[in-house]
Amino acid sequence: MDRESFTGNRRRKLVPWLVKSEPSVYSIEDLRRDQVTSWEGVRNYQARNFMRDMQPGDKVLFYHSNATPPGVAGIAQVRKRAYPDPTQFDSASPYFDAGSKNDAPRWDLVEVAFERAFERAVTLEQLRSDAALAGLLVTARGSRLSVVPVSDAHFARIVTLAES
DNA sequence: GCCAACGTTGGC
DNA sequence: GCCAACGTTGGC
Repeated sequence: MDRESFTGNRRRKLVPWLVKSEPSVYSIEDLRRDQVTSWEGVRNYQARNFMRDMQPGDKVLFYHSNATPPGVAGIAQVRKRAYPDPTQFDSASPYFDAGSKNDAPRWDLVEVAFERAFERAVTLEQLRSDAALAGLLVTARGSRLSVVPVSDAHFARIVTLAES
């Protein structure tokens, strides 16, 4: 991340992101219905660290994984900065983490708001084959991170593909 | 359902 | 710190 874009803990410039969700668990249409949701259940340190760098107003590409076809289904926006994910302390939750202590929470979530659903998703196949999207983290070999940053140019290109 | 490519855990 | 075993992700 660009250090000069930070002022203390606050970034001046907005940064685009991409988050993954299985639509059978939570889809862009679920977010349209809810308008705002807590992005709970992230249990990977690298993804968590990216979430901690999100700031309200940042655009978020909403990617449907394990979908047919997989792809970017729409856009959300960060509404609230990262704070401890309560599901880590809930023994009834699938996201429960017995190793996380109340006085030192391991996992955070952010709140995201619905912005728009694409009429046609930008498929993984499109993401891979488009020359302008070379270097996109989502299509990198072995990439499994559920939260990744996206460059401004890649973000704009994906929106263009969605509208073409 | 399969399985490659990861990340995490825990014994040593 | 190493690394084998195990669990998870996610495309197919």
